[in-house]
Amino acid sequence: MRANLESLRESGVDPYPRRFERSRLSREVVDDFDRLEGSEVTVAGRLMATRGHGKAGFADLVDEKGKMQLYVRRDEVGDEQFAVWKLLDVGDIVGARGEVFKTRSGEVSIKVKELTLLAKALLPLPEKWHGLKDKEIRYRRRYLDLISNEETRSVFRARSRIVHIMRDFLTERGFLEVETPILQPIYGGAFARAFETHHHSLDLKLYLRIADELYLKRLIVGGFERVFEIGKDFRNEGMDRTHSPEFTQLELYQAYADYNVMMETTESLFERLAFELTGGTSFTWQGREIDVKAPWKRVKVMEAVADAVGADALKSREALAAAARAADLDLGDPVGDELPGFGELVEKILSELVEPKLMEPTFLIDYPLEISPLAKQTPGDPTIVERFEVFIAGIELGNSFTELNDPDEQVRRLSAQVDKRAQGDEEAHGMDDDFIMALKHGMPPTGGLGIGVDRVVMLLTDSPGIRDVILFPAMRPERDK
RNA sequence: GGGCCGUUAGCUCAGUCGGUAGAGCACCUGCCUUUUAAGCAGGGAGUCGCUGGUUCGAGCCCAGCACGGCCUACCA
Repeated sequence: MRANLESLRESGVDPYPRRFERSRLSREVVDDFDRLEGSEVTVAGRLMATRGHGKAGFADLVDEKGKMQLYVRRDEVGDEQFAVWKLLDVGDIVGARGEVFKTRSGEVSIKVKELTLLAKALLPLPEKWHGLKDKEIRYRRRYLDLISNEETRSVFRARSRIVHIMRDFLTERGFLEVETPILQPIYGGAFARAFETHHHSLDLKLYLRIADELYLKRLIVGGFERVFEIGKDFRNEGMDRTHSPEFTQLELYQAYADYNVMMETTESLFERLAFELTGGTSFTWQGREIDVKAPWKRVKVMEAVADAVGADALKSREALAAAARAADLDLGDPVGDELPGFGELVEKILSELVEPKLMEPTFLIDYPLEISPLAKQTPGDPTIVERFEVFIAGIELGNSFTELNDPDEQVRRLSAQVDKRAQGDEEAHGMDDDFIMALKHGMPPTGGLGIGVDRVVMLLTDSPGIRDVILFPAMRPERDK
């Protein structure tokens, strides 16, 4: 390939020329053959196969939308261009001008009159009919995966559509799309370890956001009554099939709404997504049929826990811990002989015994207050907050609450978090005085919702893992070489 | 963090009992003006992930390390 490059240069061919005007995409030529037959078109793309025939040859030219065949004859292009043709390799980017025709075997082709090398490839493509299978190479060198695997291309086309649909859906409902800081002096809105960085000129420690929440609520205070943001959050934690250190989240806030409205919004959004992608309300994920037709099941957290470990276990923290141990749950390495809190125990039981079984779209609702420092209490029980998480196929897709807008109560909640952090809980919230000040100016009653966009894409593209829907997933750098 | 598996040509993969490293695709040369997984004939191509050990001899056995995959654990 390198040798061909040198030969081309010696014969005066620029292997990396500039702009090329093409008149048609390959798919247009194929689809509009009846109209275009006999006319001259100009196409461009990557050579994916060549078949030489002495003084003629065929090549498959692939562009973004499809593939078509070039037919190069020496008596048609002349000796000089035919010599160039002979020096082309599979993988090269070329442009071709010529007449549209059908071969004897019926394939729409271009009888090339002029062939232009647009970029010489110096490395070979993956093998042509087994494709590229090695997952490491597929993730590290995604461009090869995209060249080789149509399924990969279609996943990322679907991802783009899904994000567009989310945007359309919310914009139609009067939501304003905004962008809030990724670099934050105080992080909050979720329980997670943050990535740290440093701003030189401000000489300031900053964190990459773990959630958008606290800034979006400031905008609700500011009078934007419906806002949303689609952007990356960063959590410095483990990676697995459903967790990536950077991931895309949709967060939306709606003034004068509550978590019930957010549930309806979630249902409508998924119905819309499923309809746009499949024409119906159901789709298959990893062999499992999933129907997102509303209304979805709503299950109270405490009832789900009672179902899992028995109602008696809810009587006390000790009883719940005993029940969790009886169910073989690892309660972690207790610092001293401190038991996890009641809320943490509920969380543990949910994630181990309840959530993995939630195959049908399900809202788990009404969480313990102590694990929900930003949500408003239920009217009937001050230990429970109006919050839900939504699950499909055992995967958590979203989190929502009726937002806490009482600044004094918010201070008490964050103070409890600060105490936890002081005791070594790196994931607890810090106090955010500026956010509290905003609440003191009055935030209307508000419903908020966060949705993990990558996980939604996983489900709707039948992808097994989050890395399959992220173009360049985080990987340890390759050593050597 | 733990377990299992993998790492051989650019790619997809074989490699038997420890005895000179293989195939197909890709690449190069020749023939071939309607082929399409084109064909025919020939050719080049390797730090067998790395380091060490056992052995007369290691791709193969042993140990350590690196990277990856799957599972598991942790993780709003």
